[in-house]
Amino acid sequence: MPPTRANYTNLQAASQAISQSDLSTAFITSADIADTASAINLAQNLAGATVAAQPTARKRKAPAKNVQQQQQPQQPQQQQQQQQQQQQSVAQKRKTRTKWTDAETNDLLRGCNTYGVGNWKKILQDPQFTFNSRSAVDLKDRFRTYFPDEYRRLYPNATTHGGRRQRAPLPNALPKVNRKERRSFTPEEDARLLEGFLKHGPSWSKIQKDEELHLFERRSTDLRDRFRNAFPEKYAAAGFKTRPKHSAGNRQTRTAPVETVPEQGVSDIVDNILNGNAANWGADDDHGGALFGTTTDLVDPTAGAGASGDTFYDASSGPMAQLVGSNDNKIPIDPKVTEASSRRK
DNA sequence: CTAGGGTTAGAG
DNA sequence: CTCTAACCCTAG
Repeated sequence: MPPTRANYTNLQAASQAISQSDLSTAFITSADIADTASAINLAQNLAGATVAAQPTARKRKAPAKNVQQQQQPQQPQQQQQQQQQQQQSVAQKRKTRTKWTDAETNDLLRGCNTYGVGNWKKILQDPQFTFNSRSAVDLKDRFRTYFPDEYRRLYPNATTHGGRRQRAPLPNALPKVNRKERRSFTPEEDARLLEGFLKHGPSWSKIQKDEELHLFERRSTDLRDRFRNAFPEKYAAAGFKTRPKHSAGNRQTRTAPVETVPEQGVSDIVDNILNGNAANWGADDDHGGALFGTTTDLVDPTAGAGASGDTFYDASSGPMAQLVGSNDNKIPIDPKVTEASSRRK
């Protein structure tokens, strides 16, 4: 029974404590949820379960996580609480609303105690709990709207639904899953990130360590994520796969995936680059040269003359080098230099 | 270490 | 409920 996370064991303990108590079958109503919550927390404490998020060091182990879960196969509908609303002749666009039952809310609460608030997917998948074909987001929304106070406490950054009327009070604190707090990228960071890309190519770790760029507060993988989001076209031009619009109906094809970066900061950097500051990453040092035709081809603003997509060399060898963007931000794309040389940290 | 893709927070 | 940036997971 290898735990997946550092605190998984504790969570399991908590879960056991709960299931062993008479609470496992307790059916609470919106009127006494608070009491049940208290009891659950009590059960946890008695079991010595500490579920509080531990800022554990980034040191994951994690055994297999096969879960290729599809959205749970329909749970056998329980006849009770059939609350199904009459077929509204409203637009079939939206999924028909299904009212949350007390049983569901109860499970949601127990799930939060077991996995921590925020681990919606885990809660959803635990066969111990039953939900009426809800999604992880549904669980989150339910929690947010039903326990506004608790939600505000756990998510102080959230601004929506901030001043709603109170619903169910939660006297005891629920454990929250440990996840790094969201921090939006600033235009300055984006500019430096782009600069770093022009300088080092898609070597996120290098960019992250480059003191000049001051991006060490972000993890290399997060820098990659941001670049992928903020500069999708450049990312794609570099030969990487961009993210598909996850939503179902991709009916939002009207607005081009414009870069979410203020023209100001970035263009400055780009201009600077094009004016001679560009570093020939991938072609510098003692290796890259072989991959490119010539080093000078890399940042020659006049070469492609706006021919976005001009390939530099054969695409057979992975990501191809090409010029991207309009005439004001042509940049060289790294052919994923397979450097066998210095791999220093 | 990173590419690809899964998940969640926050906003609409 | 929808959307997606910012996180996370992890095979290779």
